[in-house]
Amino acid sequence: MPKILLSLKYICHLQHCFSGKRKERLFQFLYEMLQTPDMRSCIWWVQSNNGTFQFSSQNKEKLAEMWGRRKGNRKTMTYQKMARALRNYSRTGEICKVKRKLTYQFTERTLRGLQNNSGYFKEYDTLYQNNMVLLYIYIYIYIYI
DNA sequence: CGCTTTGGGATTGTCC
DNA sequence: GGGACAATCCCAAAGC
Repeated sequence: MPKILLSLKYICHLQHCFSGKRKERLFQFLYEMLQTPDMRSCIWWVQSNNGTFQFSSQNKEKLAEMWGRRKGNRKTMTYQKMARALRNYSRTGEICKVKRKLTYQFTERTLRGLQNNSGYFKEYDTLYQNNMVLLYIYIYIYIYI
């Protein structure tokens, strides 16, 4: 029954991608830190409604180190390297730089995605569930028919 | 001038 | 093993 095997592989892929095991992205980490009161000495909203935020000149390195530890990096993360990743985001459209010093802005699209749920890929959850149903139907057919 | 901030090419790591 | 992608490393320029 190759169709069942195909479905299994597809389901595993979906599960890996969308049900919590996906690797955390930098902009997700930053958004999480922005919701954390303890981090207000490192990073804060300039205007939370349009997604602009700012790093502390004093404590930005602390935040960067936390990011590096979260990723399990061998070398310690620095703000300079973290900011390079933010500059990559302006190419791909997740975050862009604003003129003000040490401040950036989440894209409208990114902000919407982050606000919908803490896992960012909510729209895929129903897709995942639908395909689980499909898988169960396949299994039922395979076993009982 | 010296330090901080910003910019970008090159490379690495991870996932299929 | 190789291609796609995000992140990391490193150096240089701009700003103040």
